[in-house]
Amino acid sequence: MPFTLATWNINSVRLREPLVIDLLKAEAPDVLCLQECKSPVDKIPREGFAALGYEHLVARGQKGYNGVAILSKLPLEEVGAEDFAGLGHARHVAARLPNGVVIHNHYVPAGGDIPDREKNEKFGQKLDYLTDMTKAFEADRPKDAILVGDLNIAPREDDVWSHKQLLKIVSHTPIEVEHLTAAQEAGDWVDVTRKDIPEGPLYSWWSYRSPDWDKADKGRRLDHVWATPDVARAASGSRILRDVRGWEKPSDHAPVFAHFDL
DNA sequence: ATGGTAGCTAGGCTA
Repeated sequence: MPFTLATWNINSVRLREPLVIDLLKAEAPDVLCLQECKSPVDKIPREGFAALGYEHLVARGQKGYNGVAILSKLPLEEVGAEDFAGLGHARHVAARLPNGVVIHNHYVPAGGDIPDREKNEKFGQKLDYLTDMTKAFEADRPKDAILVGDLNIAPREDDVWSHKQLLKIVSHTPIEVEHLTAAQEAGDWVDVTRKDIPEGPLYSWWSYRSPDWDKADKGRRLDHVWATPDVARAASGSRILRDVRGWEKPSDHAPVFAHFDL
């Protein structure tokens, strides 16, 4: 059962319902994982998605902040949700496809501006979220699984516009990269996007604060698609839809796609 | 060093 999967930090699913619909019409992924829905689950505008064949939805939500959703043309079996770092936020949800593959959709805390947990509680929460993720993978090694989402960390030098200038900027500090790498290794996760596109600059997010984001191109790769080795072997054709960042009233993130021939 | 923009929701928090 081959399928195409996409992940996109939508920054309000209600405000950007028309953009979601445009993406579904243009690219028709089988599964679309959204982050930062900023909506209670019962207020997600699912009718417009269902009309395009996306009849299945598994989500966690809260008013105003966070929120994750898995939207699918294929049936979804809800697997549940974790509350890593005990924040009580809607940052994870998981669902199983008919072929048995479990999809984990994460929105990792951004972590505030100061990369020091003594001075900034939110940075500590971000590291704790990743540590809890690592522990969960050590306790229960994932199998036949995909993990996607806004992980809010750009791990590689070529995942940011300037490695040197971002070393002390939250999202690219060494301690964050260490925590993310520990989680990745604990789950034996393969970075599918970099398996398919091994070389060169690759970004999925450009700040709203940068005028002329396209020309300046001060991006970071914060959005990721990981898979367990067996599933990753079946992956191909990964791409980041940079053009979507240039749509009218855009999200600050571009969608990331991967195809799986399973 | 600072400020730059956006969403939610009505002043400030979060990103």
